[in-house]
Amino acid sequence: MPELPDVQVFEDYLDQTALHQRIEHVYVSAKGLLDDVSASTLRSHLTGRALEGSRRHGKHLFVDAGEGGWLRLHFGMTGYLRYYAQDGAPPDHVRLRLDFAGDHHLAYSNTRRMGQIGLVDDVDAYLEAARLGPDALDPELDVARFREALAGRSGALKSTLMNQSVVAGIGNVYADEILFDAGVHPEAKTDALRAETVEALFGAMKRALRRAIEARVEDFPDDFLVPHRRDGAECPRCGGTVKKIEVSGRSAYYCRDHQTARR
DNA sequence: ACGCTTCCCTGGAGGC
DNA sequence: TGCCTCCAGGGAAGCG
Repeated sequence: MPELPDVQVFEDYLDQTALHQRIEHVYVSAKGLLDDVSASTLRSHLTGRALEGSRRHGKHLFVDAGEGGWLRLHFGMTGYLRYYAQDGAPPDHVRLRLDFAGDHHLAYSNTRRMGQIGLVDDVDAYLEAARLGPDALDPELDVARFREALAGRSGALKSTLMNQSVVAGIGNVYADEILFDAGVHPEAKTDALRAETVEALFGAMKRALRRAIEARVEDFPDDFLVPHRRDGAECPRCGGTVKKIEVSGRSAYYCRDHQTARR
Protein backbone atom coordinates (compact mmCIF):
# COMPACT_ATOMS: atom_id res chain seq x y z
CA MET A 1 0.00 0.00 0.00
CA PRO A 2 2.55 2.57 -0.99
CA GLU A 3 1.06 5.90 -0.05
CA LEU A 4 2.87 9.17 0.65
CA PRO A 5 4.91 7.95 3.66
CA ASP A 6 5.97 4.76 1.91
CA VAL A 7 7.02 6.62 -1.23
CA GLN A 8 8.96 9.09 0.92
CA VAL A 9 10.86 6.16 2.40
CA PHE A 10 11.53 4.82 -1.11
CA GLU A 11 12.84 8.23 -2.12
CA ASP A 12 15.20 8.42 0.86
CA TYR A 13 16.38 4.89 0.11
CA LEU A 14 17.06 5.70 -3.53
CA ASP A 15 18.90 8.91 -2.60
CA GLN A 16 21.11 7.01 -0.18
CA THR A 17 21.97 4.16 -2.52
CA ALA A 18 21.55 4.71 -6.22
CA LEU A 19 22.71 8.21 -7.17
CA HIS A 20 25.70 9.18 -9.32
CA GLN A 21 26.44 5.76 -10.78
CA ARG A 22 26.66 5.13 -14.50
CA ILE A 23 23.76 3.04 -15.80
CA GLU A 24 25.28 0.41 -18.06
CA HIS A 25 22.18 -1.57 -18.89
CA VAL A 26 18.42 -1.25 -18.42
CA TYR A 27 16.12 -4.26 -18.08
CA VAL A 28 12.41 -3.69 -18.68
CA SER A 29 9.64 -6.23 -18.19
CA ALA A 30 6.76 -3.93 -17.54
CA LYS A 31 3.78 -4.91 -19.65
CA GLY A 32 0.79 -2.91 -18.47
CA LEU A 33 2.94 -0.57 -16.40
CA LEU A 34 4.53 1.60 -19.06
CA ASP A 35 2.71 4.89 -19.33
CA ASP A 36 3.20 6.73 -22.59
CA VAL A 37 6.70 5.37 -23.11
CA SER A 38 8.09 2.30 -24.86
CA ALA A 39 10.63 -0.05 -23.34
CA SER A 40 13.15 0.91 -26.00
CA THR A 41 12.73 4.63 -25.34
CA LEU A 42 13.15 4.02 -21.64
CA ARG A 43 16.33 2.05 -22.26
CA SER A 44 17.82 4.59 -24.65
CA HIS A 45 17.07 7.52 -22.34
CA LEU A 46 18.58 5.90 -19.26
CA THR A 47 21.53 3.93 -20.59
CA GLY A 48 24.81 5.75 -20.12
CA ARG A 49 23.33 8.28 -17.70
CA ALA A 50 23.33 8.47 -13.93
CA LEU A 51 20.56 9.25 -11.48
CA GLU A 52 21.22 12.73 -10.13
CA GLY A 53 18.43 13.32 -7.67
CA SER A 54 14.78 12.78 -6.97
CA ARG A 55 11.54 14.49 -6.20
CA ARG A 56 8.30 13.18 -4.74
CA HIS A 57 4.78 14.46 -5.23
CA GLY A 58 1.98 12.52 -3.59
CA LYS A 59 2.51 8.88 -4.45
CA HIS A 60 4.68 9.66 -7.47
CA LEU A 61 8.46 9.45 -7.37
CA PHE A 62 10.40 11.35 -10.04
CA VAL A 63 14.03 10.43 -10.56
CA ASP A 64 16.31 12.86 -12.35
CA ALA A 65 18.26 11.12 -15.11
CA GLY A 66 19.86 14.31 -16.41
CA GLU A 67 19.59 14.62 -20.17
CA GLY A 68 17.55 11.44 -20.19
CA GLY A 69 14.64 13.19 -18.48
CA TRP A 70 12.81 12.25 -15.31
CA LEU A 71 11.87 8.68 -14.63
CA ARG A 72 8.41 8.62 -13.09
CA LEU A 73 7.56 5.74 -10.79
CA HIS A 74 4.19 4.99 -9.28
CA PHE A 75 4.01 1.99 -6.99
CA GLY A 76 0.37 0.94 -7.08
CA MET A 77 -0.19 -1.27 -4.09
CA THR A 78 2.67 -3.77 -4.32
CA GLY A 79 5.55 -1.75 -5.73
CA TYR A 80 8.88 -1.12 -4.02
CA LEU A 81 12.56 -0.43 -4.75
CA ARG A 82 15.53 -2.63 -3.95
CA TYR A 83 19.22 -1.83 -4.37
CA TYR A 84 21.46 -4.85 -4.27
CA ALA A 85 24.84 -6.17 -5.31
CA GLN A 86 25.42 -8.66 -8.08
CA ASP A 87 25.78 -11.51 -5.59
CA GLY A 88 22.69 -10.53 -3.61
CA ALA A 89 19.31 -12.14 -4.05
CA PRO A 90 17.20 -10.21 -6.56
CA PRO A 91 13.60 -9.50 -5.57
CA ASP A 92 10.67 -11.23 -7.26
CA HIS A 93 8.56 -9.56 -9.94
CA VAL A 94 11.18 -7.08 -11.13
CA ARG A 95 9.57 -4.85 -13.77
CA LEU A 96 12.45 -2.40 -14.23
CA ARG A 97 16.07 -2.82 -13.30
CA LEU A 98 18.97 -0.43 -13.70
CA ASP A 99 22.36 -2.13 -13.80
CA PHE A 100 25.08 0.21 -12.59
CA ALA A 101 28.77 0.18 -13.24
CA GLY A 102 30.30 -1.63 -10.30
CA ASP A 103 27.88 -4.55 -10.19
CA HIS A 104 25.00 -2.99 -8.28
CA HIS A 105 21.36 -2.91 -9.32
CA LEU A 106 18.31 -0.84 -8.58
CA ALA A 107 15.13 -2.84 -9.10
CA TYR A 108 11.55 -1.65 -9.24
CA SER A 109 9.44 -4.63 -8.23
CA ASN A 110 5.69 -4.72 -8.56
CA THR A 111 3.86 -8.01 -8.13
CA ARG A 112 0.37 -6.90 -9.09
CA ARG A 113 1.33 -4.59 -11.90
CA MET A 114 -0.74 -1.78 -10.58
CA GLY A 115 1.33 1.31 -10.91
CA GLN A 116 3.09 3.20 -13.63
CA ILE A 117 6.51 3.70 -15.14
CA GLY A 118 6.89 6.79 -17.25
CA LEU A 119 9.38 9.31 -18.56
CA VAL A 120 8.70 13.04 -18.38
CA ASP A 121 10.84 16.02 -19.22
CA ASP A 122 8.99 18.56 -17.08
CA VAL A 123 7.76 17.40 -13.69
CA ASP A 124 5.63 20.45 -12.97
CA ALA A 125 3.94 20.18 -16.35
CA TYR A 126 3.20 16.54 -15.62
CA LEU A 127 1.69 17.36 -12.23
CA GLU A 128 -0.58 19.90 -13.83
CA ALA A 129 -1.63 17.65 -16.70
CA ALA A 130 -2.36 14.82 -14.27
CA ARG A 131 -4.44 17.26 -12.21
CA LEU A 132 -2.70 16.35 -8.99
CA GLY A 133 -3.54 18.47 -5.99
CA PRO A 134 -0.93 19.83 -3.58
CA ASP A 135 1.25 17.26 -1.86
CA ALA A 136 -0.21 16.52 1.55
CA LEU A 137 3.09 17.36 3.29
CA ASP A 138 3.95 20.41 1.21
CA PRO A 139 4.82 23.13 3.77
CA GLU A 140 2.89 25.57 1.60
CA LEU A 141 -0.27 23.57 2.14
CA ASP A 142 -1.61 25.37 5.18
CA VAL A 143 -5.02 25.07 6.76
CA ALA A 144 -6.49 27.82 4.59
CA ARG A 145 -5.44 26.08 1.40
CA PHE A 146 -6.60 22.78 2.78
CA ARG A 147 -10.02 24.28 3.42
CA GLU A 148 -10.09 25.60 -0.14
CA ALA A 149 -9.16 22.19 -1.48
CA LEU A 150 -12.12 20.62 0.32
CA ALA A 151 -14.56 23.33 -0.71
CA GLY A 152 -17.36 22.33 -3.01
CA ARG A 153 -16.99 18.60 -2.36
CA SER A 154 -20.23 16.93 -1.51
CA GLY A 155 -19.19 13.30 -1.15
CA ALA A 156 -17.99 11.19 1.75
CA LEU A 157 -15.04 12.79 3.53
CA LYS A 158 -12.94 9.65 3.25
CA SER A 159 -13.35 9.65 -0.55
CA THR A 160 -12.43 13.33 -0.70
CA LEU A 161 -9.22 12.73 1.26
CA MET A 162 -8.29 9.94 -1.16
CA ASN A 163 -8.97 12.06 -4.23
CA GLN A 164 -5.51 12.84 -5.62
CA SER A 165 -6.71 15.99 -7.32
CA VAL A 166 -7.84 17.38 -3.95
CA VAL A 167 -4.71 16.47 -1.96
CA ALA A 168 -2.00 14.17 -3.32
CA GLY A 169 -0.58 11.28 -1.35
CA ILE A 170 -3.38 9.88 0.81
CA GLY A 171 -4.69 6.37 0.07
CA ASN A 172 -7.07 4.02 1.77
CA VAL A 173 -4.94 3.21 4.80
CA TYR A 174 -3.87 6.75 5.68
CA ALA A 175 -7.29 8.20 5.01
CA ASP A 176 -8.54 5.88 7.73
CA GLU A 177 -5.62 6.86 9.96
CA ILE A 178 -6.25 10.59 9.57
CA LEU A 179 -9.97 10.24 10.31
CA PHE A 180 -9.14 8.04 13.28
CA ASP A 181 -6.74 10.60 14.70
CA ALA A 182 -9.18 13.46 14.13
CA GLY A 183 -12.13 11.56 15.57
CA VAL A 184 -14.25 12.07 12.45
CA HIS A 185 -16.57 9.54 10.81
CA PRO A 186 -15.47 8.41 7.31
CA GLU A 187 -18.95 9.01 5.91
CA ALA A 188 -19.17 12.59 7.12
CA LYS A 189 -20.12 14.86 4.23
CA THR A 190 -17.16 16.99 3.21
CA ASP A 191 -19.16 20.16 2.63
CA ALA A 192 -20.91 19.89 6.00
CA LEU A 193 -17.77 20.12 8.13
CA ARG A 194 -17.38 22.80 10.78
CA ALA A 195 -14.27 24.98 10.65
CA GLU A 196 -12.80 23.35 13.76
CA THR A 197 -13.29 19.89 12.26
CA VAL A 198 -11.38 20.95 9.14
CA GLU A 199 -8.60 22.23 11.41
CA ALA A 200 -8.53 18.96 13.32
CA LEU A 201 -8.35 17.02 10.06
CA PHE A 202 -5.53 19.19 8.78
CA GLY A 203 -3.52 18.64 11.95
CA ALA A 204 -4.23 14.92 11.88
CA MET A 205 -3.15 14.69 8.25
CA LYS A 206 0.24 16.30 8.86
CA ARG A 207 0.78 14.40 12.10
CA ALA A 208 -0.21 10.95 10.86
CA LEU A 209 1.86 11.20 7.68
CA ARG A 210 4.95 12.55 9.46
CA ARG A 211 4.76 9.98 12.21
CA ALA A 212 4.40 7.21 9.64
CA ILE A 213 7.55 8.35 7.86
CA GLU A 214 9.43 8.47 11.17
CA ALA A 215 8.22 5.00 12.01
CA ARG A 216 9.77 3.90 8.73
CA VAL A 217 6.36 2.56 7.80
CA GLU A 218 6.87 -1.03 8.90
CA ASP A 219 6.90 -0.29 12.57
CA PHE A 220 3.67 1.52 13.35
CA PRO A 221 3.13 3.06 16.76
CA ASP A 222 0.52 1.06 18.64
CA ASP A 223 -1.80 4.04 18.94
CA PHE A 224 -2.16 4.00 15.15
CA LEU A 225 -5.22 2.38 13.68
CA VAL A 226 -3.14 0.46 11.11
CA PRO A 227 -2.15 -2.47 13.36
CA HIS A 228 -5.80 -2.75 14.43
CA ARG A 229 -7.52 -2.78 11.04
CA ARG A 230 -9.80 -5.68 11.80
CA ASP A 231 -13.55 -5.75 12.25
CA GLY A 232 -14.26 -6.00 15.96
CA ALA A 233 -10.74 -5.08 17.12
CA GLU A 234 -10.25 -2.98 20.24
CA CYS A 235 -9.54 0.69 19.63
CA PRO A 236 -6.03 1.58 20.93
CA ARG A 237 -7.13 5.14 21.70
CA CYS A 238 -10.39 4.74 23.59
CA GLY A 239 -10.92 1.03 24.13
CA GLY A 240 -13.97 1.09 21.87
CA THR A 241 -14.68 -1.16 18.93
CA VAL A 242 -13.20 -0.94 15.43
CA LYS A 243 -15.81 -1.42 12.71
CA LYS A 244 -15.41 -2.21 9.03
CA ILE A 245 -17.76 -0.62 6.53
CA GLU A 246 -17.70 0.14 2.83
CA VAL A 247 -17.34 3.70 1.59
CA SER A 248 -17.49 4.31 -2.16
CA GLY A 249 -16.53 0.73 -2.88
CA ARG A 250 -13.51 0.72 -0.56
CA SER A 251 -13.16 -0.87 2.83
CA ALA A 252 -13.06 1.62 5.67
CA TYR A 253 -12.08 0.90 9.26
CA TYR A 254 -13.05 3.29 12.01
CA CYS A 255 -13.67 3.36 15.74
CA ARG A 256 -17.38 3.31 16.38
CA ASP A 257 -16.88 4.94 19.78
CA HIS A 258 -14.64 7.94 19.23
CA GLN A 259 -15.02 8.73 15.50
CA THR A 260 -18.43 10.19 16.00
CA ALA A 261 -18.04 13.68 14.51
CA ARG A 262 -20.00 14.06 11.30
CA ARG A 263 -19.81 17.81 11.06
C1' DA B 1 -18.00 18.65 -13.06
C1' DC B 2 -18.57 15.46 -9.75
C1' DG B 3 -19.31 11.13 -7.31
C1' DC B 4 -20.17 6.48 -7.22
C1' DT B 5 -19.45 1.84 -9.33
C1' DT B 6 -16.91 -1.42 -11.99
C1' DC B 7 -12.81 -3.19 -13.73
C1' DC B 8 -7.93 -4.54 -13.96
C1' DC B 9 -4.02 -7.10 -11.68
C1' DT B 10 -1.99 -11.14 -8.70
C1' DG B 11 -1.31 -13.92 -4.68
C1' DG B 12 -2.67 -15.12 -0.08
C1' DA B 13 -6.33 -16.60 3.01
C1' DG B 14 -10.14 -19.20 4.14
C1' DG B 15 -14.00 -22.49 3.20
C1' DC B 16 -15.33 -27.04 1.80
C1' DT C 1 -4.25 -31.68 -0.49
C1' DG C 2 -6.72 -29.24 -4.07
C1' DC C 3 -10.02 -26.28 -5.83
C1' DC C 4 -12.84 -22.35 -5.51
C1' DT C 5 -14.09 -17.76 -4.13
C1' DC C 6 -13.10 -13.62 -1.93
C1' DC C 7 -10.26 -9.83 -0.80
C1' DA C 8 -6.67 -6.25 -1.00
C1' DG C 9 -6.48 -1.21 -3.16
C1' DG C 10 -3.98 1.99 -6.79
C1' DG C 11 -6.18 4.60 -10.63
C1' DA C 12 -8.86 4.67 -14.98
C1' DA C 13 -13.07 4.30 -17.31
C1' DG C 14 -18.00 4.22 -17.47
C1' DC C 15 -22.33 5.96 -16.12
C1' DG C 16 -25.78 9.02 -14.34
